[in-house]
Amino acid sequence: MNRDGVSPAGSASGGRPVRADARRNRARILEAARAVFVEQGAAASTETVAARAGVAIGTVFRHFPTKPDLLAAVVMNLWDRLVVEVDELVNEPEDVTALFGLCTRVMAIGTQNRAVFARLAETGTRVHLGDALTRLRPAVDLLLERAQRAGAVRDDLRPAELIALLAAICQEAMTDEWSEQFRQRVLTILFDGMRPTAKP
Amino acid sequence: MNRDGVSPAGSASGGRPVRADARRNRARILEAARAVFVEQGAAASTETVAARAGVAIGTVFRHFPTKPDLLAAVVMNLWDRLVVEVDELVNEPEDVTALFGLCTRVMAIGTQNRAVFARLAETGTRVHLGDALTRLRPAVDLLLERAQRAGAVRDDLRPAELIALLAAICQEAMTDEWSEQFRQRVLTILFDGMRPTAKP
DNA sequence: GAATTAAGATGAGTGAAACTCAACTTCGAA
DNA sequence: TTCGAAGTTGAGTTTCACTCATCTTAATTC
Repeated sequence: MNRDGVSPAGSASGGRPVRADARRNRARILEAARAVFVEQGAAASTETVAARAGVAIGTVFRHFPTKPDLLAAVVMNLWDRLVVEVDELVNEPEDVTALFGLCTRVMAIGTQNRAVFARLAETGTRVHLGDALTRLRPAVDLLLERAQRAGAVRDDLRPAELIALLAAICQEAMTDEWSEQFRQRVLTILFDGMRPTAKP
Repeated sequence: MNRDGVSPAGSASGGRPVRADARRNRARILEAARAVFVEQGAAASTETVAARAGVAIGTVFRHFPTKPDLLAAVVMNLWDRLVVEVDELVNEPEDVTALFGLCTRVMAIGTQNRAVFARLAETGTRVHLGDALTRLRPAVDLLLERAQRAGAVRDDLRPAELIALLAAICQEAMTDEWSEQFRQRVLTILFDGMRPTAKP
């Protein structure tokens, strides 16, 4: 499977730089795929994606060896902006509740791209959100530790649990198209569950 | 999509009774499909399922018009025993925390059929657990109301939210094969989030 | 800046699987 | 027994994902 949405700079680790046309085509294919999948769902043929991107079908398969690979790459791509936003949260050391902000942001990004995710899901595609969130692991570690030290979050909560819960909730929120209010209410329950238990 | 796993008695709503051979074949196909999918994953061909069930492929498509329909029916079937267990919980009016038991049972059933669910998920099939849980709606309504009246659960929690949360968590637990301990810990967070907030 | 070369692009071709349908069979009612 | 509707059959159709031998081109080298 393919970890990076669009290789940021242009060098395949180790060897010579990736050719310019290859990088351009990869980006084109990802954009075309996103558009096509929104319009027709994940059942749209790879042929269609290739046509929209203006490349031959073989080129699509060179970049993304299987259809699931292509779908995964499209999804991964959509989470890219999240990484940037989370970095900002990490850089405010005095904000003890930034962890809650992170959860809210994850939900928000998911909601913004709901159209894509819902379309993919309805054709039966599993969108491995867990994989995407794993990239945030260092940030979660840091923010959780910070919140716990300040007593804002229960001590026995572990990063993996939080990520799993967040992934689970977000997954469902996207595929079932929860309303703003509903999302808020569910997050409230999660947040209350994360807080230190009042009565020992 | 098909709501019922195996039509319990034998009458298509309205018309004359469903023929005996049709009912027999439907059950055979469901069982064959479950077995085949466990062995080969959801990518197994409908042809294979038909062969295992001892019917022609056309018969499979008559009962389940599309492959997703077949997959959904297989899954729905696995949740049947849950309905029975939940009925038992409802019939113990003095048990104020039966709601927590229900959640635990849902997780347990999911875990028991983990092999099937994981196999289906790994080939990219979305298993609409929410649909299955909706059948439990009346029971959830009752148990939630009971727990709230006793002050064991926060007043502002609504049935739909609980079901959504449960579906989300369970979904992730099955597809990612959570350990017993991990499941326990996540449920703890959920339960704490469900309790009345200590500090108003 | 021409020669070199490996990475990349191409698209007709292949195999497999989902789904169809016209002919045939069987169940159940009268 | 008869009859009609419901159910079954399986070869055939269509649509896709994926391959690969061949051609093209971006980058490196001298």
